[in-house]
Amino acid sequence: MPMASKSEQTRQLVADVALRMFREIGFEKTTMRSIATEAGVSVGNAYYYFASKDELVQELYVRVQAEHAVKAAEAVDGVKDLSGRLKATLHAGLDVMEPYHRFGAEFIATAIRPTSPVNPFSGESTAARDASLAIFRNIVEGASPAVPKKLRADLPELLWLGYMGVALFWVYDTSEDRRRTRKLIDGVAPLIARGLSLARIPGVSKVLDDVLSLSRSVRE
Amino acid sequence: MPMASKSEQTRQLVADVALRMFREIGFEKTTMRSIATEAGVSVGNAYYYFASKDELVQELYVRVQAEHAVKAAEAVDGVKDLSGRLKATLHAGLDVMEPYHRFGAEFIATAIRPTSPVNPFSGESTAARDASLAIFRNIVEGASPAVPKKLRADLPELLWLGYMGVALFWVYDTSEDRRRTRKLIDGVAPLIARGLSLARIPGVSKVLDDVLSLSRSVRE
DNA sequence: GACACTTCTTGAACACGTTCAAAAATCGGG
DNA sequence: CCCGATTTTTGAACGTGTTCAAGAAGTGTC
Repeated sequence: MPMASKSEQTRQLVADVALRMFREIGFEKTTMRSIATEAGVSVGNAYYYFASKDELVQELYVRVQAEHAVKAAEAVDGVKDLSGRLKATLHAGLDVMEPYHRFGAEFIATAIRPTSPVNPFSGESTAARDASLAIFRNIVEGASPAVPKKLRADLPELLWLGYMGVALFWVYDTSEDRRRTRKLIDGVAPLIARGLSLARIPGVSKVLDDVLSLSRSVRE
Repeated sequence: MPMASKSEQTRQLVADVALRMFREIGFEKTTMRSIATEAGVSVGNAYYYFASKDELVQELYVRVQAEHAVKAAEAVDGVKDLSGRLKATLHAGLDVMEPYHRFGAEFIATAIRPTSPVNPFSGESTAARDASLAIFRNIVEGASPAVPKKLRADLPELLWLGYMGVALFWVYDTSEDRRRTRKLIDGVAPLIARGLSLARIPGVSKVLDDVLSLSRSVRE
């Protein structure tokens, strides 16, 4: 098997050191100089592999997302109802992010900037976002009773958006063990499922149609 | 009448210069050094009045909010239905923020940090947030037909939260003249009004009760 | 007016993210 | 093995937000 090239080794070393320091002392306290020193390279060399400190956060984002995909697939296995599947997926997401919660607030400012590669809507994040979207598509497609047809296409993206909202809530959640976010998930998941079952009521159905058409027209 | 003290004059001068530069060249390009130079004071002096660059953004936030309160009160005058009142208020908000849209993305990263004074949930922003909440309370209380009783207490805060969401959307909106955000407002306002009128349907009412109790339990 | 005391102002200095010209190491072809 | 080209590595230097010891200006008291 091909040995990892020297170049790739250095790249991994820098990334590993950086992410460990992010976890242990936080984003802001982890300076590019300290990463370089800890990894035994020069500052300039770290910049040779990562154009900015933000790109190191991007690495973190990608790894967290990959782990979420695995954990969510496990947790959803065998669960049939939409509410349960959604709940399992969201809790799995929280589990994966947990080690970073202490410093989540520091990361969010980076992620929210539209110019940052870490921004979940940015081009650099397309791959990770698509993978994340796939998790929610899987939730919807595997659900039984099945999701109303007219919602099936849009729901995954809407749920993913909701997940971003939950993550934002989680960052601000100072309650012990993120109890409030857990409670939010447990409350909101069955509500969404029940809300969808109302779709058959004519009055509701009409409103829902408008919601959908608005959400479609707004996403360009 | 009492003349503004020399101290207060200097403070205002620094703030005025800073906000003008924010508008004209953006948040990041406006350096503390350039603010000081432009205002004819030393860097340290600017810091004597504003503990950080963020506190200058806080000043901006307060002024924008005050202007929104005035514009919204005008726009809502004579409008009776909830949808119209909500629409007018949200559009007024966009109008006030418009001069800063070019650089809105730079400000959002500052505002989102939970440790920042600018964060709308922070202690330093309590006054501005309460004033902003009052705008939405006024929308609800003045609406006719009246908002269902069980919603009247919670709706203003929920609408305000929605307004924060619209502002976030607006920051990311790259369409010409923020057309997509305008369209979002025009679509979402009547939907909320119509959705509320469904509250009388028993099945919907039960779901709504759960939404409300969840939203209450989650806000600590 | 002289003296203490507070408020205001200064600019050099610090640590940070980032850049870049130059040097060192590596590689490929002869 | 050697030489040119490419990739990798270095560390000094830049501009940034922020701090702080020192001094200047103002204010009240006798």
